[in-house]
Amino acid sequence: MATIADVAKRAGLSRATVSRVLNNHPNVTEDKKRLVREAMESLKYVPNTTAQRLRNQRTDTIAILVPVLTNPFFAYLLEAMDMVATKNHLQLLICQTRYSKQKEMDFLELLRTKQVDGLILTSYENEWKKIEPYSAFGPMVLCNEYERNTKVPIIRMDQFEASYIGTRHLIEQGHIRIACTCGDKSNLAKDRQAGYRKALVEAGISVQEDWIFSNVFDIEDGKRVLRTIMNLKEAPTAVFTGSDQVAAGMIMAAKALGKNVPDDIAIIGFDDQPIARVVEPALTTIRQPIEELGKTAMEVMIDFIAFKKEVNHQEILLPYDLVIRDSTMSKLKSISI
Amino acid sequence: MATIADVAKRAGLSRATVSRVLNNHPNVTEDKKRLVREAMESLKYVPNTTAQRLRNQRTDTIAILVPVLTNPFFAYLLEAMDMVATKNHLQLLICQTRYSKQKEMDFLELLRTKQVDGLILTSYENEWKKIEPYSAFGPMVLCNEYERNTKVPIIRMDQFEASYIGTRHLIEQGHIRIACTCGDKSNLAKDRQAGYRKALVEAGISVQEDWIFSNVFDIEDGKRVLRTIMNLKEAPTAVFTGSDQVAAGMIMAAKALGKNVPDDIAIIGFDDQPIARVVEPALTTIRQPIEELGKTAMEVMIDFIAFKKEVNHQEILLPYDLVIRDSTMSKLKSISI
DNA sequence: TTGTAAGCGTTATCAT
DNA sequence: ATGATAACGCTTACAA
Repeated sequence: MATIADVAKRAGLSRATVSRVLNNHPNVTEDKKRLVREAMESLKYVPNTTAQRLRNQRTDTIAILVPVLTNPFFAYLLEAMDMVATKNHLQLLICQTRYSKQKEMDFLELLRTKQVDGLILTSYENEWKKIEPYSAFGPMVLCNEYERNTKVPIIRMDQFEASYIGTRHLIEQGHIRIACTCGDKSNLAKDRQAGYRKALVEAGISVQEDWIFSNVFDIEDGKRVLRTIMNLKEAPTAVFTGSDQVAAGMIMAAKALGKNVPDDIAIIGFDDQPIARVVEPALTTIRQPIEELGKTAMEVMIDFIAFKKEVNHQEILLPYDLVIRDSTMSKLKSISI
Repeated sequence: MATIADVAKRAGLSRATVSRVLNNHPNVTEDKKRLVREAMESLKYVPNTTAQRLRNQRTDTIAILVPVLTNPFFAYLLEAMDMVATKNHLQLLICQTRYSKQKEMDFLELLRTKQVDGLILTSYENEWKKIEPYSAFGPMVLCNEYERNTKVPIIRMDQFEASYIGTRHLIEQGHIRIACTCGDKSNLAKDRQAGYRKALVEAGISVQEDWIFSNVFDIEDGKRVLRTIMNLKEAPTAVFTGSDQVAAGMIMAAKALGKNVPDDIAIIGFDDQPIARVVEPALTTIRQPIEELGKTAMEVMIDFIAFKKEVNHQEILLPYDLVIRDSTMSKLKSISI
């Protein structure tokens, strides 16, 4: 590979001058610029990024922590981030924590040891007080996942309000026996549960604690919980899930039991993933602005590293959307209207 | 950040010695090793990877070209590659071509300009003769996609045989009017089509050229093609698709038309993605060994870059699996048996 | 066994 | 406006 020295020699100039045209510095005559450009051309010169990084003390790399790549929600989020990053000559280092606290801590070390220029968390496993200190070592952004009382900027959707609206939709369909599968300890899950509770309380419905399920994430979990629910004496007639995957699994299990969705059990998903339109009946769900979430988070990150913008706390709330389909709309009822 | 010089000073030794213990060189006394380790510990020293890369003339980065991250097939493939890469201290640079020839060429440049140590293609848009020359610039591996007459190693599934088996399954269910949606120009698609043709010919069924559809990739495409098919006079009674996404779309469209799957139209998918078990009826499909594919491709790559193994051509064929579910098995028939 | 010193390819500082 | 030169942090001949 040709180096800057080769170009300099060919152009009859110094490495410094070549470097100047490379970086669009002022104070280079058009004449020399042309000379340099020609030399680069003929040598097919491409700057060595590793050398640039060493010299500039940058890595041009942003670490993105996700639980798994194969969860469509995170795949779409990554895709959106990637588009902005690529446009800004930044590489993405995709870090799959696989829900492991240890792996998460290892990846956070990337920031302390300056192996990346910044780090975006889309979800986290450890306690926040173990994570936050790392924000002192470099730019850190929280995207999707939520945390109160932190200086770290947050780009997220209002899970509380979205869940409230989703649950209220169920209530409006006449349901009063409503289960939920968002009983986890993450702030995101807590917000969802709070929204669910608010809708119930507001409607004068008392909350049944044993109808709030935890650790329900994928299709299999959804199947399992639905079977549990249907076995309850005086079973719920509706479920507010935290994921389209879970909701899809529930629909499958309900059918296997010969139950009708939504007449025997109404189900509402979350995310509006492609699967929501594939299952039968199609899922009523809460659309998350995934592209906007990823795009905005990366833009905030770039503001930090490129323009050294102050890391003054900011929280950007992006809008949700209630998408009404068939899994909550009884045909019996719509006929009777 | 502490540098190797800081460690050396603290340990009262030279940078060379520190470097030696860092790289597990022999000929360092246990005494000095301990000294160095203690110094590293107390300074929380971490080697600067950028400097190592510059000095070693390596990037420790492998580029993986995929069409899009959000296609589950590629997400699973990437995940498998990532596991092997991480274990070997290699970074993955995920390059989304978004089906653009230009982007693909740009990403190939990464190999020529030594910005990555190797490159894995999982699919490609340009003609092979435009791509192959890049294999002279560094290790290149083909995974999933197929090419005859090349020195580039290939890790793939036998699409021809798998498609033959899949189509034969349809024939065994009594179908003789079978459409297919694998009319594309990639070698992978050509192989699938060839397998489809072989099964038909072998059964004495003549191939209807206008029942072979091209450019059918996602759920929407599947819906569209199914509607086209059902409008044909003397419509096909079965479809061999090239993707679970397409097959799922077809099922949705068939239902919307009031058609029964598999009785009015039998459908077979490809890949065995999660969606195959979610649609109703569940998809009969051909399981691809995605994890094995990704894992093996990365291992072959590592053999090249770590052990400088000869790039003598090799083709590794991984086994497929016909997974029989409901979208091809008529209940009428099984009762009559 | 350990140390010295050159060099990987850039860029920025300081002269000129 | 241009050039010489010293870093950036590491590894590896070569010397001792």
